[in-house]
Amino acid sequence: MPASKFLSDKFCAVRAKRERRKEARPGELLDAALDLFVEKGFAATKSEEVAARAGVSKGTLFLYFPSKEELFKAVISENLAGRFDDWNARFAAFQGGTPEMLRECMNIWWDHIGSTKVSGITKLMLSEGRNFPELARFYREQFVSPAHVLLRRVLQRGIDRGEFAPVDVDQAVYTVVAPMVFLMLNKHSADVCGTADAPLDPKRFLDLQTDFILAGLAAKPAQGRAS
Amino acid sequence: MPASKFLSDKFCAVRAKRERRKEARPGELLDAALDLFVEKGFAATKSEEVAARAGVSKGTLFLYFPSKEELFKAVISENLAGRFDDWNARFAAFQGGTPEMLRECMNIWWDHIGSTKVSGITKLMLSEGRNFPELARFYREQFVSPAHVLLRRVLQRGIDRGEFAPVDVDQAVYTVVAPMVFLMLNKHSADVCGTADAPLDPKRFLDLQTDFILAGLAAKPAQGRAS
Amino acid sequence: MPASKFLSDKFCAVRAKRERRKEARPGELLDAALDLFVEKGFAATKSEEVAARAGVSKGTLFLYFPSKEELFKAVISENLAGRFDDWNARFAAFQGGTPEMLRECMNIWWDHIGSTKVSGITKLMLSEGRNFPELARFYREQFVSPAHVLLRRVLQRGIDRGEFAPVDVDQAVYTVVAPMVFLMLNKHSADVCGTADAPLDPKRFLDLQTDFILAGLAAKPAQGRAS
Amino acid sequence: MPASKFLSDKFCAVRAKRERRKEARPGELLDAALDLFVEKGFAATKSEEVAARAGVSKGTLFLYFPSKEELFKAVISENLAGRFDDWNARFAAFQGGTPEMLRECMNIWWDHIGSTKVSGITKLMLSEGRNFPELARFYREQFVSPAHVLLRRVLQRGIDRGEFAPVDVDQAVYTVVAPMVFLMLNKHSADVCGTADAPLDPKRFLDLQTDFILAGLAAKPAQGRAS
DNA sequence: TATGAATGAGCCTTCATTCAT
DNA sequence: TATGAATGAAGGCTCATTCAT
Repeated sequence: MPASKFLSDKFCAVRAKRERRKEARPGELLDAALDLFVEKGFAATKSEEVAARAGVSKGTLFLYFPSKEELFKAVISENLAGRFDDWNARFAAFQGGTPEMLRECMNIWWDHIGSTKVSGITKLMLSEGRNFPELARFYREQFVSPAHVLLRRVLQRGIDRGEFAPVDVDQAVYTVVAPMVFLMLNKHSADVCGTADAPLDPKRFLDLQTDFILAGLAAKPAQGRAS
Repeated sequence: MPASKFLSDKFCAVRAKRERRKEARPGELLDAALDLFVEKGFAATKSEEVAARAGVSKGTLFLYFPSKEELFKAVISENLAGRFDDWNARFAAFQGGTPEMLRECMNIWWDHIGSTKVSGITKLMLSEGRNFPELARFYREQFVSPAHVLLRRVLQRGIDRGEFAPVDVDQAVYTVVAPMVFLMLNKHSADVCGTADAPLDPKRFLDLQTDFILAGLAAKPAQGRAS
Repeated sequence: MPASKFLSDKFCAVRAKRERRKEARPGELLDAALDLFVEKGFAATKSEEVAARAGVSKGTLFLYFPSKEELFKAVISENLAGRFDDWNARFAAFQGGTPEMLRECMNIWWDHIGSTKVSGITKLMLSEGRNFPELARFYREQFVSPAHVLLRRVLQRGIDRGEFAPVDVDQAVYTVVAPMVFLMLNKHSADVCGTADAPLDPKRFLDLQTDFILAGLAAKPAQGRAS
Repeated sequence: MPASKFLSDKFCAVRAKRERRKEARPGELLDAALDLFVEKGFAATKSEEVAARAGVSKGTLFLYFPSKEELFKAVISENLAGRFDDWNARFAAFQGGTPEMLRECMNIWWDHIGSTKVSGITKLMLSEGRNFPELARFYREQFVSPAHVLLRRVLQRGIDRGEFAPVDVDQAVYTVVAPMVFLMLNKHSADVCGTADAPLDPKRFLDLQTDFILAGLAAKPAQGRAS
């Protein structure tokens, strides 16, 4: 093996490694940002900390993202937007009954979002959206709206097929959203919803809540029910 | 009437007025603090703003509260702690069925807390509790624990009287808490839970959700239900 | 002298001193800012330096001026704008011949601006106006326009009274402005206009230049003159 | 023609082309630097911008010039120094009257420097010379001194030939320099010398100013003249 | 008791320069 | 020779808290 070949190989290997790092940088920064934003909040996270956790210096962060706010928007895009193509397709193809479909909905959400640190993004927007209106706008546009559309479609399907009572779909969506939001908050919120001696079991809570929703959607008007 | 009595009376009146103002100060500061903390968050609220809204100067704030954090603890004490004596008594005396009792529970909470700015405190603790552990601890001790105790008592009563299915009370409590928490967040959170074209109607949501809970608690195990 | 009187006196003296300082602050800061801006340029002057030269801390500067740029606008207002009332009145009342008037004009400018550090402001705007368009706009509006109006009035008076040839007043104004600008630059510019062995004598230069202007304004078209 | 010759030729051509590119690099960088320094100032120009405008990367700039400051010195050398051989020869050979010579002087300066972007260098040194003393020194040595020498020679010639009054040559030089400096500044300075409704016409200004200078140099002491 | 001027640590962002490739 | 990713010191501005009055 000639020296030139060896050198060339070495050169390629090193360059490859360098380029791999370069391409990995934004991802590493986004991961670090998600971790820290979720842990401490957007305003309370220092950009230098994000850089440090990603293993780079302060300046490098701004090489990839022009500002802390844009970094957060990228975190949203990376982790939330763009999941909907998959989800929408999944439900368009769903064959079974709508109660099962709704339960599936909850479960997929739980696996992809609720049980992961991605759920922290929702907590963040709830917490700090008011102080960062542009971030709130972006989040609503990228995540909240598509999610509501999807859920409305599921509920309407159930009503159309006679599986659900003809409730006000717009309001019922919030009924589905509420337990999800609650779980996301609980996960990231210093346990200020519950008590240490009887901690929330998220999965059981979700099942129980889904039971309630399904019971409610299927129920005939109950006695003692609000008019 | 001796002159001294007259003087004394006058003196007392002036002193009383002065002291009333002096004693009112903390209350005015607490009101201002609640407003602003709820509006902008704890960390994002400047202590000078609080003082300004209370009509005093920056220095005066620190005369009554040694730090911003202590100010917030005082806000919690003032607005949340101490309501439980009333509430507990109310439910101890309740005569009707437990479904009605639970509905009453929701309504009282809505009137006293949920629909008022006090609900913002919960939002605050969910949002920023992690960054201020001492505040979170204080809030849990003063508010969360007593609330859970109360709700557990209600649910247990329903089970004992055969009105509710024998669910896991600890988890079911969260089922009641969740919609409350959701409403409190929604009220103070830049609309990041919903969409502008179908805004949440809090009262209807609460009724609907209560229906669901009652349907769920009353229901026999449904088909398609999680095991 | 009763103790209370003594205390009261002492109190008043101290308060007075404090208030005097408070009222003096903006002026001290403006002086410091003028010095440093003229010495190092606007961009190159750190706000902390300005504060330090005024004998206060960084934060104090921003107590009085919301930004470095506003500080500079205040420097302009303080030192340039508002002189025109005096100047305009002076020339409105002038009785003598216009050549003397123009010479007087140069001399007053020299005494009030040219020979003082205030002349550095013009140098600054010439140097950095492009990078700070809002400052340039403010300076033009507050100083350049009124100055041109005044000079045009003087030149027109000379023409009207038959003392000056009927030159294009708009262009001739620049002829008067040019030596002033040149002197201001020279004063604040590391001697990049001249040579160490034959330094510029500003007063003689100004007189000589004024002679030339007056000779030029009075002259009949000379041989070798541009068509 | 031997193969080696052919190869050698080809080699040389390729090498020549490569070297031409390589040798052109500094020139392209100097052009870019002149443009940007003149446009935005020395300190406010980012080295990356210079590289970008020259079509190379940031690193390459520092390959040819060890620092931004050295780059600027090279800009001065390239554009100002070395013109004097030509100019000096031109005036040594001049045959006509000195007034025409001085007018020629102004015109040549205007064509070669004043009306071109090179005039921006003078503006730069006036603006930022103080913050970069080494640059100011270099500029004075390379440009200001030779220019003064040349002008002094012209004026002295006029006096010697009886065409000009026996003024103080050292000071009179500044009289010639001033309008040039003024025009250079005005060209590069956000119009802070004039007003929008009566903008400066550089060529007319220069002619007018030259008329004044010549009138002044030729004039017998005028009435109202400074003693 | 009440004031508000003053402080200074802290944060986001920029940019000349370096160096591994 | 050429690249461009990475660095880190520096600068404008904020705000909880102090303290002289």
